[in-house]
Amino acid sequence: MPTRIDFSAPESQGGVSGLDRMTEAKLWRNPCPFAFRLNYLALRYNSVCYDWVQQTEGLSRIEYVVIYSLALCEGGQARDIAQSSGFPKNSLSRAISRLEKLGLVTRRRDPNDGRSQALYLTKEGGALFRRTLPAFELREKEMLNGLSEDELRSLSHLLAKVVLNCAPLPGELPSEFYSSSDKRSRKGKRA
Amino acid sequence: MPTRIDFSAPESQGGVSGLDRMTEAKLWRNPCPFAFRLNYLALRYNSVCYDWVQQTEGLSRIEYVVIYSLALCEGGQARDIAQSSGFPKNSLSRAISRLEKLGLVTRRRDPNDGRSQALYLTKEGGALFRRTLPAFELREKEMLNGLSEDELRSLSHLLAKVVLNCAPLPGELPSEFYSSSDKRSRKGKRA
DNA sequence: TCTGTCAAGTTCTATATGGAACTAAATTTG
DNA sequence: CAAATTTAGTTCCATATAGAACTTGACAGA
Repeated sequence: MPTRIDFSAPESQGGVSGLDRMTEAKLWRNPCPFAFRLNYLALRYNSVCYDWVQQTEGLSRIEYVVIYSLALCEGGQARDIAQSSGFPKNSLSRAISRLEKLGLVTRRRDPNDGRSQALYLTKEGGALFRRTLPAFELREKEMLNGLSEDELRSLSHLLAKVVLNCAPLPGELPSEFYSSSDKRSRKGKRA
Repeated sequence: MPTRIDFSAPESQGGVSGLDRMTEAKLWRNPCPFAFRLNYLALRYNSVCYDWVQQTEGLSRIEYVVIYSLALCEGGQARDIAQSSGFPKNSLSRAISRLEKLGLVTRRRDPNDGRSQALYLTKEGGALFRRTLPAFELREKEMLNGLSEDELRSLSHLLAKVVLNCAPLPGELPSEFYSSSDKRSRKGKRA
């Protein structure tokens, strides 16, 4: 049984927050409290936002990720989106095809490298991004509501630090963690 | 084009971190920097850990989530796992069935409520949890490596604060964000 | 300049996934 | 206390998803 107590547990315990027993346990009595909080928050953000774009624009999560990625980084390639989002390249290929059909994205072959193609938002793609972004911003704001300016700065800084620290980390656990009989066909996957 | 600059952008810019251009943009020039960092980190954690349990124990992510949840909260119900993890209940039903067949989990009907059933790890289920946990802990440790004790405490505290703040938030955006023609069949979904 | 290796994208396909409808039990209401 | 509503969990099934194999192009070495 895991019993390492999270050092930042609240003074008063036991359902104080209106959360159910299990969520409470995962928050305060979790040997991996960081991972849980991360996943919980990502979930609370993503499900609301991506359900909403699905509803209002008819785009799937991955399709919207393509739009968003290109809005932030014009001329990026499918590969870049795969790397920065974790979606597999075949799913991205499909998403990009649909977006192209919908007239939201265009491709431009790289004259120097016949394999790769730079992707751009069309006028309509850009417009879609501009009219949907506020919802995403609002959700983020909602979630961060209780924090002071200082706390926001600090959180942002710390998360960035962890991202930079973890960017070069291997995509595997050390080999001691694999039993010798394992197949080890470790390939890219998504969260 | 989004141009709100993240206040905690690093002094020196431009590929300094060895990240690709797009990831760089998503980190430092993102109108929703918090959401991106969350998702990025969750991905880096989950893919490694869950690939590994798949390899070494033959359990899918959701199956392992059941094990983990019960280890932290003995006697919890499928509903609790759904709420705290975000997985849909039918997927959980399937996962629990398989774990029961594998002899890792047992169910006990609630005598006071014929609908619900309390779930428990078997001896084998507990053993599996104990032998797999270290990998999850290690991964979390790896990711947080660069942080000082103070920073860790602070990050943990801030994330917990956001979780508590966002637990009561609605699972939808305000209605202004939905066009009148939308069907609004908003149901539970996963990240 | 041929050969092998690697990289970017696409296609094919088996399967995992999750929505919807359903069952059965509990709870609420009038 | 019957009818209506809600809740926990299961079943069914259409489809989204991602692995594997493939295509095309770049590039390295001899």
